[in-house]
Parts: sequence; structure tokens; C-alpha cells
Amino acid sequence: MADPAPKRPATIHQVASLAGVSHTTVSRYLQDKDSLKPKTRIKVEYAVKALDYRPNLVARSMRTRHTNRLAIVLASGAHFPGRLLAAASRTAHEAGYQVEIVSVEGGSQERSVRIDELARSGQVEGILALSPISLRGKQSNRVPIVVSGSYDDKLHGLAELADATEIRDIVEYLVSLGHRTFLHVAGDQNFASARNRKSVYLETIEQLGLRSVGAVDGDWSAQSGFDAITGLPADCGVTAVVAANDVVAMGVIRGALSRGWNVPGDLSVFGWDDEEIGRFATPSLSTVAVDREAQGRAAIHRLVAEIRGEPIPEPTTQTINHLIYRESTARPPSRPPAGAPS
Amino acid sequence: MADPAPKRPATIHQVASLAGVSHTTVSRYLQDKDSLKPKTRIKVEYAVKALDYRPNLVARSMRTRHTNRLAIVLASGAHFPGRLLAAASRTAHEAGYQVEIVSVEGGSQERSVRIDELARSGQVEGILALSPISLRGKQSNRVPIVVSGSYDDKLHGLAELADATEIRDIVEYLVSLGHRTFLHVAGDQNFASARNRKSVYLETIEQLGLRSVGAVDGDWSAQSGFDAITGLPADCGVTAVVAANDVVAMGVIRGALSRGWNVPGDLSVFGWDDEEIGRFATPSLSTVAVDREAQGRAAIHRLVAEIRGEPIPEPTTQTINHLIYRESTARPPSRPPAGAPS
DNA sequence: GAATAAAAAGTGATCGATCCACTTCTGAGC
DNA sequence: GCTCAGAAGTGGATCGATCACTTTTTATTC
Repeated sequence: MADPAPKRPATIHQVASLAGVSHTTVSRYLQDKDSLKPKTRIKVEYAVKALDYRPNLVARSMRTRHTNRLAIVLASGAHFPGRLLAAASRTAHEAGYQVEIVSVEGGSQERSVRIDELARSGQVEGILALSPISLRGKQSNRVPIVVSGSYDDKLHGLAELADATEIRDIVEYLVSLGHRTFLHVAGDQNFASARNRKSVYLETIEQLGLRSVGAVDGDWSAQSGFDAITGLPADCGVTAVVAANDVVAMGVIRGALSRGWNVPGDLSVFGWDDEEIGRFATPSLSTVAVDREAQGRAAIHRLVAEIRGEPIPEPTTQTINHLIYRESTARPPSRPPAGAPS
Repeated sequence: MADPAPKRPATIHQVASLAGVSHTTVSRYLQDKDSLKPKTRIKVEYAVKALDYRPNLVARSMRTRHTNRLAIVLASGAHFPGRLLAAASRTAHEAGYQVEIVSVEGGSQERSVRIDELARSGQVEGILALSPISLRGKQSNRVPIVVSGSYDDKLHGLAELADATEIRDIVEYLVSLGHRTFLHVAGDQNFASARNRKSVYLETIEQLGLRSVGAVDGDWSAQSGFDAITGLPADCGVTAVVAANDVVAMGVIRGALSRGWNVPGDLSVFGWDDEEIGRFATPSLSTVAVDREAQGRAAIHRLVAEIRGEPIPEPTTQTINHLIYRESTARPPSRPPAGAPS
């Protein structure tokens, strides 16, 4: 079982002596293969291969004071943004960074503590927070931190409403179907994206002169959608719901059904995220296809720019999301709206 | 913007000189605070606080030859097992390990290459693979690798069928409702859990003398469930489907509906995973509640045991999953089964 | 109070890479 | 043959911890 000879991996010195060069030359080879004479390079290359040498990254980190690692922090309970992570991970890799994904339990309090600790640990050179955090306290010895979806004060306007502008498109679409009375079941207001969507919703309602029976704060859960609908007064007259995401939308639909409201006959429901399951649900969900990959890439680019002290790239103003219309939305009932006194 | 004085974090030597002791004493303090005389300890404690000292983990790793880091590898496309990861992450943390989550793109080929690289990089002390990999090649300089759901050859029997035994319970339940003709839509057969479930399904069908119209290999997607159902001959007589997971089950239900088969009136469908959305779908999904936390913990315990050369803990034979019965399962139609010639 | 053991603290080496400040070698061009 | 630039070597120092030893201090015993 146990290795009799726990043979240590080769070091740069062993490579050097096998290749008949100095360790400095091997080091040079590792940094830039072209700075060596072809003849020397071949000797070193051979030795590296023969010994299956791979530089000890710990030792390198120690000397260079670079870990080349980033951390992505997310809340353990929340939905795991797989596609975004994959894209972020790949982008970071291309930029020469390893990615450590830290899933932190507890509230935003504990999360902030953990992030702070991480930021000062010297283990990572930058942090991307996908969950909301409250950052205060001294900034000394801290690495750059990018909080997804939130932007610097300088970057208000379009960017401020990142990942939310399509809410307006949704409402306008529903208006075009004939809807006039709306409900918004929002996501966890600790998340920038949830706040953004809510404020765009409220703005749009205001600007288009529509009626909103409420913007209920939820927690991204199906249960919150269910509760929001079942908690409505019977005569509120709502005919369209803008849900924070697809899961919430499923809860809304189930809640409507439990009240005897037909979807989309009596109530139209719009989701967000284009999750696979929504396409196969009954009714299938109208939703927003989100370019999670682009979001992940953008976040990492931003973080890497901050780390390197380069100018921070403007967030793309170009919309990267688009609406998908399926069975959960339709014209409102021509008879008095669902639940209205007959 | 740029820090004018990029003040380096304090080192153990600075702490030592401030406390008026040797660096070794500070080091001892870090390992075991009780090995110091109270008077000395207080001096060191004060200095640590005053300098906001935190040990440089890179330097420590270099000396101890321990990184105290584990990697969890998963396929980037697949569903992100959030709860399992959270539990695994926490368990690892308790055992003194940091967790790096590596999401690898590409097929099992590329994944294996990446894992092999990781295993030899010296960056991590152990790897937990949640996605299937094919491990061959030389084992030298490799850290322990645990592949979730698969067990050593020694551990056949109960453990071999880990995370699958409930399939038998499902079939028995459906039999008790009156079902006799079954279909299984399996998950990606590269996954041990998918293989296990399929083989338990086939065994159970055999042993109970039931009829199976097939065990279709899928890929965990809703589409695969949809295709499996819509591809059936009209007169197959199936009345119950055991799906690989909830997402597949949703696809199955939608596929049945598209053929005019009512669920659960004509067809019962059982899922797996107890995803939140399944409780709010219409019909709500009968499913298996999986203790993902326990799975995550177990996997990490196993990995840590291997790293430390301790005896590998027996996988719990106790079942950690349980069945949840909802609307998607019911008695089979008393009239000729769905799709049978009338 | 001296002998002795045990506990506490100090000394200097070490881990494996990069960086530094030179020096030496090599080969091309005139 | 001489110069000069680029390649390669020399011989450390350095990063910040831990560790194997050694030395000093403290406690215990007779």
C-alpha cells in the first residue's frame, strides 16, 4: 500500500545537473524558452522530460510573491451558477490564474468575515464575490474584490442596471398582449441583480402608467413565489407576474393553480434564467435567456484588470440577454380579471 | 490609486522581535499555544495582534510540504451539485483543508488529463472527482483520488450499489399501486450512479417478474426524457417510468403530455433528487430525497482518510435517502394502458 | 542547596524556486 | 585578430515559515 520510496519530485537543480547546465539556465528556460540557444534548450528540454520535472509552484510563489490564484466566493445555499462559473474559470485560466471556489455558509455577515480573511490571507490575488457582501473596515493589505452585478459609483446609468434592463422589455411585451395590472416577485434584495430588477420594474410601471399590485421581496425560492400569489387579495385584478427567476415563476404558477387561476388563461407569468426545466414544465415558461458565460468572462476580466492595475474595462452596454416566449404568457382574460368580484 | 507604500505583511521575525522572543517561539505559539509559558504567550499574543500578523501560508507550505488543499473536480456542463459541494467544503474545512473546485470542460478524456496534471502538480493533496473519469497510466507521484459513487473492487455488495438501492423501493411502490410494465430512462452511463441505478432497475424487474419496455440511456437532460417517451411505440403498454432524476422526469412528463398521455392518469413518473422545482411543478414530482450533505461528507472523509493513510471508512450501509410521494404517481389506468389499441 | 529531569526558548539549516551582479564563453562582423 | 553583443555560468541571497538540535530556565527531589 504505502509507497516504499516516497520519491520526491525532481527539483530545478537535478534538471540542471542532468542537462549539464546551471540551475539559472533552467530557470531562464522556464520563463522564456526562446532566450536559450537551441542547442541548450534541447538539452534542458530533454532533462525536464526525463525527470518528469514540474516546477514547484509553492516555491515559485514564495519567491515571486505571486500565487496566481483567484477566489470566487458564493453563498452555499443559493443556486449554483454553473455556466457562469465554468466561463469564469476558463477565462481566469487563460489569464494565467487558477481559480478557487469558496462556498461560504451563513449570512452575509459571516460571508464578509470569511472574504475579508481570504483577502488578507495572501492565498489569492483577487476575489470575485457572486453573493452579496457588506465590505467595510480597513482596506489595508487587501486584494481587489469584485462583487458581481454591482458597479462602482462612477459607472451608473446603463451599467448600474446590469442584468435587469430586460425587465422593461418583459413589461412592454406583456402590455402589448393587453396586460395592465402587474405583480413583481423579487429576489433576495441583498443581491444587486435582484435590486436592479426590482427598481427597473417599478420605474417601468411608473413610466408606462401601469398598475402594480406590489413588488414582493422574496428569496429566489419557489416557495416565495407561491406565497406571494396565495397571499394576494382575491380582487386585486392582477393578470401578469414578473418573477425574479424561473424557480420563483414555478412557485407562482403553482400558487395560482391552487387558487383556481389558470396559467396563462387568467394569469401570465414571466421567468428569468431559461433553465432547462422551464422548457419542459407545463405550462412551459416564458423567460429570459441569460448569457451567463459572458457575465462570467466580464467579471473575471474586470478582476484581472484591477489586479494588474490596468484600466477597468467598461461593462458592455450591449444587451447580452434575450426574451423567450413560451406558454406561460398570453393575452389577459377578456372577462373580468381573475379573482375580481363577478 | 496605487499604494504609495506597498507595506508588506508582517513576518514571524517581526513578531518575534516585537515580543522579545525568538522566531521559533512564535512558531511554537502558532502550532500550540499551550506549549508556552503564560507570560511568554501573552507577549507573543500581543505582538501578533499589534502587527495584525497572519502566517504566510505559502512559506509554511514550502517548509512542511503540505498544501492542505483538496480539489473537487466536476464537469462544467453538468448540473452543479451545490448542496453536496457545500457539505464537502465544510467537512474539508473542519479537517483542516482548503477546497479548490475545478470545473473542467470537455469530455472525460480531457478531464482525465486535467486531473492527472492536477494530481501531479503538487498543488493539492487529494482529489475528489464528481464526474466520471478514466484513470489509467502511471500512478507515481500521484495524490489520492476519490471518484464519487464508485468504490474499490473490494467493496462490492451494498456499497457497489450506493445511491441506487432506492430504485428497488420505487419499483416496489409502483407495483403496489398496480403497475406491471415499466420504463427506465437512465442517466449518463459514464456516471457510476447512473450505472448503479440502471442495474438495480434491471435486477428488480427481473426478480419481481415484471415487464420492462426498456432502459434507455440518457444524459441527465430533460430532452433525453422527452425523447425516450416520444420514441416509444404506441402499443408498448408502459404505465410507469423510473427517471434518472427530476429533470429527466420533467422531460418524460412533457413528452407524455405531447402524446396525449395524462400524468399520472395514464402514466406514473418517478424522479430522483427532490429538487425544489419538482414540488411546485404540475403535476408535482414523486421523487427521492437525497442526502447530498451526507454524500459530500462521506466523500471527503474517504479522501482525507486516504491522504492520511488511515483505514478507509466503510461506506454507510444505512440508507440515507427516502422516497417522497407526490402527484406524478398514481394507480395505473384500469382501462387498457395508454396508447394501447382500443 | 546541589543534582537532576523536564520544560521552555534559542540557533541555524532547510524547503525549491527566482533574482542579482557579475564574469566568462561564443560566434558574427569587420 | 579584435570588438561587441548575446548567451550561459557563478555563487550566493532571498522569500517566511518549520524543524532538528542545543542551550537555558524552571521545577522537583533528597
